[in-house]
Formats: sequence, C-alpha cells, structure tokens
Amino acid sequence: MCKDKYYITTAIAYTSGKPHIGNSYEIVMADAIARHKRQQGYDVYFQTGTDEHGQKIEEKAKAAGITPKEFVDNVAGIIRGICDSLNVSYDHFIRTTDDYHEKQIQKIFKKMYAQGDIYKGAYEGMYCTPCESFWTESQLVDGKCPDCGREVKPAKEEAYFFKMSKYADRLIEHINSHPEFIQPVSRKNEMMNNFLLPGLQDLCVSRTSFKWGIPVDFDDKHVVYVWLDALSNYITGIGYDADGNSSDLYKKMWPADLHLIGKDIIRFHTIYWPIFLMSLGEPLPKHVFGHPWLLQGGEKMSKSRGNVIYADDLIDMFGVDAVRYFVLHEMPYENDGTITWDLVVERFNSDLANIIGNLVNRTISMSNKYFDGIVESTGVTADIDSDLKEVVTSARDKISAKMEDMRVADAISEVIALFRRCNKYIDETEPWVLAKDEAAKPRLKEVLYNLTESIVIGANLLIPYMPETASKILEQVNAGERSYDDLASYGLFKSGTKVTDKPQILFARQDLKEVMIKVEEIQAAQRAEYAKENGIEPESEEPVIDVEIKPEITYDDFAKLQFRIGKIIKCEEVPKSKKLLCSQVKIGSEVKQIVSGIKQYYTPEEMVGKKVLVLTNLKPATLAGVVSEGMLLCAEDADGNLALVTPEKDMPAGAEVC
RNA sequence: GGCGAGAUAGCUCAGUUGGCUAGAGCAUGCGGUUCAUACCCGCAGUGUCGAGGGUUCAAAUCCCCCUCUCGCUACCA
Repeated sequence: MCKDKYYITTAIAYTSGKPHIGNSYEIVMADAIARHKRQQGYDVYFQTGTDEHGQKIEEKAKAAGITPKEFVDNVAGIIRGICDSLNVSYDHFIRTTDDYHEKQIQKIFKKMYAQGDIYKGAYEGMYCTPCESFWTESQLVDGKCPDCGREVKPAKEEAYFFKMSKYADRLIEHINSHPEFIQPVSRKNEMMNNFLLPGLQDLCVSRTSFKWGIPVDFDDKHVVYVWLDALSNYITGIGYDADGNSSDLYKKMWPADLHLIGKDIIRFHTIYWPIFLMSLGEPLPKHVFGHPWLLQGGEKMSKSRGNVIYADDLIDMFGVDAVRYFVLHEMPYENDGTITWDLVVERFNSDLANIIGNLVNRTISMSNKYFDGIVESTGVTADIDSDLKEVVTSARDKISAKMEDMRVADAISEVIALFRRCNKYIDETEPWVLAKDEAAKPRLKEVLYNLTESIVIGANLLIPYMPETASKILEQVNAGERSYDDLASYGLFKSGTKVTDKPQILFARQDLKEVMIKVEEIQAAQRAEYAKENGIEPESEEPVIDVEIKPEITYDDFAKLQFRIGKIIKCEEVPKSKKLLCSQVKIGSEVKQIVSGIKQYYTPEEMVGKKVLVLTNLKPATLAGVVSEGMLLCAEDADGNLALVTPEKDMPAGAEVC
C-alpha cells in the first residue's frame, strides 16, 4: 500500500447565489477522485470552499438590505449544505472571509509589492461620478453612463498591477516541459496561442471602486482584487505563510496534485496562478484539469422560467447516490454533458433500479429461498464461472486506469458492467432449475456464493461514486469493506455468512409521469420565489391567452414593416359603418388618414390626443368608401376586446418603433 | 462581430497516433426466462459519421471551405 500524499481542490464557489446542479457537478467529481485515491491508500487532502468578495456581492447585499458579510454567510451556508447533502468528503472548507486567509492575502500582497512584482499604476477609463463607476468606451451607451444615463468624463483611478510579463517566459517553459500540467491537453494550445505567446498584459490586482474585499494593509483605499484573493485559497487553506512559517500540513501537501476546475477558468489557473506562485517562490501544482459543463437540455436555464435544476430537488426525488451517479455518468470527458429530468429518470431506472438494485435483491432473495440466507462456497465450480471471475477481478484495474486519465464517467460505467455481468451469470446458471434437483444443491450454493462475492467486490468498487449505496449493499450481505489490494482477488467472502432475510429495495423504480408532476410543482415554487424576490406580482392569477403561432420570419422580413408613433389629431365615425372610426393621425410632419374597426371600444372623442402605434407603410386600402393609409395597432383578448397600443413613455409623433 | 467547442443510430454519447463489415447504453421489434423491483438474458436492425472539396493505398479521424448548433464575450438592426 502506498502512502503518497494527494492534495486535490475544487474551484471555490462564488457566493452570489445558490448554485444549480451544473455548478455542483465539479464537487461530486472531485469527491469521487478523492475517495478513489483514499481507497488506493493515498494520504488524501481534499479542499473546497467559497469565494466571497467582490462588487457583485456588495451590490446584492445592498439590494437585500443586509451587510455583505451577512449575505455571504447565508450563501456560503447554502453551498456548504449542498456539499454535505451530496455526501462530499472534503477535509477542509475554506471561505475567503476566514481570518487566516485574509491575513495571508495581505502578507502575500505586501511581499509581492516589496519585491517589485506589484507596482502602483492607474486604471484609466470613463468615470461616472454619481455612480462611482468606471466604464470602458465600449460599455458606454451613446457616450453616457449605461447605468444612469448621465455624462461621464475621462478619469484615472490609481490601482496596483502585477507584472505578468516578468514571469511569462518561465511559464511558457514550464508548460512546454510539463505536458501534463494542463488537461485536457487541447486546452494547452488555447492558452499558449491566445494569451502567452501574444504577450501577457499586466493584471490589475486592486480596486478602489468597492469596499467588499480584503484591504491592502499599507494602502487601505484599495482592496485586493478577486483572482489574487481567490486563487490563493489553495495555499492559505493548508497553512501557507508568506513569512516562511508555513504549517506542516502545507509542507506535506503542497504542491497540489490536482486543481479541478471548470473549463471557463482555465486561464486563471494555468497563467495567473502559476505566475503568482513563481512570485512567491513556491512550486506549481502538478495538474490543472478543466472539466466540461453539465448543461440543461433544450431551453436555457433561468429562474424566472422556473426551470433551473438544483441538487437538493434532485436529491429529494432520487436520493443522493442517484444524483451522484447521474452527474458522473452523464459528464463526458471533453464535451459538455446534458441534464434533463427525462434523462435522470432513464438512468435511474435502467442502471440503478434494474441493473444494480434488482441484482442485489434477486440474489439475496434466492439465498433466503433456497438456503435460509446462508451463503456457502462448496467448490463445485463449472467452466461458466471463469468468465464471471475474470470480469470481476479485472474490474479494479480497469477502473483505476480510467480514473488515472480523469475518465470518471468511463470508470463508473465499468462498475455497472460488472453488475451487468452478474445478471448474465444468473441466466447462464439458471439457479431456479438447479433448485429443483436435490443433487444440484452444492452447485446452487456455489453459484449463489459467486454472485454474492461478485456483488461484494462490485459494491467496494462503487464506494468512490456511490458511498451510501455501497455500504447498504455490504450491510445486506453482511460483509465489510475490503482493502484495495483485495479487490482483485476472488473468494474472500466468508463462506457460511448469513445475509439479511429482508432485502431492502435500493432504488425503487420511478415513473416518469409522476416525476414530471412533482417537477411542475418545483417549477411553480421556483417561479413564485423569483417573483417574490423581484417584487413581481405572481402571474398565476392573471388570465393568459394563447394564439396560433405564425411561422418564424427573418429580420429582413421584419425590417420591411415600418412602425411609428402617431398622434390622433382628429377622429370621426365613418358613415354607414358599424365598426369603423376614421382618424387623422399626425406622423412626423405628415398626416395620414387611417380607418380602424374599433368603434365598439372607443368613442371619437376619447381617440383624439392619443399617441398610438401605427404601421405606416401598409398599402392604402379603401374601407366603406374611405381611404385608409395605415393601421393602428391594437391588442385583442379572447373575447375580441381591443386596446390600442401606446408608448410607455411620452414620445414625439413620428418616432420610429424598432 | 470576436473567441472557443461541437455536428456520428429515434435519444444520450464513445470512437485513442488515419487501417479490416462505424460502436455502447437507452428506446424499438422478436425470442428466451421467472429467482427478482413488469425484472433479467439473447438476437435484430436502422446511420450518405452536417454539406462540398482536397491529401492518402486507406479519412468519422488530417487540410480547406460552407451550413447549422452551443457556450463565453462585445454589440445591435
């Protein structure tokens, strides 16, 4: 058994809100790796946590009427709760608001400044004084502040910068000589070509425009800007000290063996972070793996639509291990994965309920039915057994090989394959036939022993991915966990062991229709919560109307129509017609005569003075003998009631609508 | 618009450095079985591997171009 250390981290989650299942994926993957490494005998340290500073949080807290600290305490609690409910075996949960972290960040900043890697410069841009915000030229709207619409003026804000260029060559050299540093390797070229080779810009590492951050202790107008603060968690969390008094844990664990992160932040972990470490004189992490994302199929996820999938909802409905199984299984290596309720149900039923759950259940049932639950090896083997044994004993190494390559989805599929093979073995040996022949009882015993032994090995291999299920299975067959070394051996299950006489259902099959009914409820609750948070009246009470959907048109089609604001300056009834009013509509400097079928809903008097939406380039037509040169736009309800469409704010007659 | 990723069976996806009739799971059809959670086992398919061009003895795989999708980002009719 090897005693090497293994330090694994996830990215720390930003505490601006509750993370959805796509964000929870990473932590489950890291947990599977950590547990697998522990099973192999490594001395594992697994750290995760939360990133809690920044302007966005400051603003959100303000909007919620609480302090930033109260805000992040709440969200960090939710995030940690999700980790716990996903059964994540982290050794340390760091928060960037933790004292020791903040203290070290200040020391790190000072150290970098003292050695000249950080210098004071100025951040230039357009400044809006009332908003206290800097904007780049491209962010401006008509040359004005995008927030308040007021004038901006060019201004400088003093800021500290990190001299990235100083270390660029060393980093390029490191990446080239350590091809395993950035994984998957396809990302390496991306980093090289897009950022390193064109030349690195110095990175702004302080801000004065907001307060919610770690103050620069020798210049407290400034707070340390996000990435220096957040990335350093990987060392501060295990006891790094910038003055050279780092903890024993740090000395043992650093450098990290694996930073597991999302593909969107590879740049920060493979460029800025290594350079910060070089500046501190610390070794670089061994691997940075940028995993793909788990996306929701079909429509975009948004809380207002109520279709965001959260880990806790999934856990409530399927159980923690099913959720772990799903995200691990559905996440390919380089491409993004998909999650939908249908897919979760499908995987749950076919792989978990049918293959694993049913196998355990039928095996235990047979042992009880034929031998009062006693599982014994009689040595009455048959040729047919060898293939089963081969598959089962070779599974461990296959799985480890996949894990070594970060192919977690493939690794878990290997475990399923083992259980699948067991089901096949039952068919091959036909225990119910053996049971009818008294002379075949010893053989039947051996068959059931083989099945139980295989299940025990399978359950052990399942531990990293589905720890709760693994222990449930082992408990039911009255077996303990095995050492990693023993997982490639066959026949260690103690002959004569009695298995439970009441096998419990591990995964009850789910009915998609029933699941979807619950999903509807969850989505309605989510929409209601969104409405409440944003002060929107629940729309469920208001009637809605559905109409026939017209075929999609192109923008060019749309551009043919010209809509303008018109002011009705005169209006009278059209003689001899029941429905028509004839209006004189001022549109820019011209006046158009427009006939509309709205007499039932508006009197000529109330029409005059209204500003309405007009389709102006419609071919003129004659209605009841009167020429109409356009169309007034109205909304129509289910009963045919009409309402004119008017601009929400006062606009001049002739304004184009586009 | 910029950057990135992708397009393979009805669905979700594999396909390692180009190499024998392109795979898996689910779904479908047929057959077997009854210990078990209407489950399990077997068999059977179906694919112009997004379109077009090129390199090669050989292309899903490499190159060019086009179309579409997704993500990020900037902007906007």
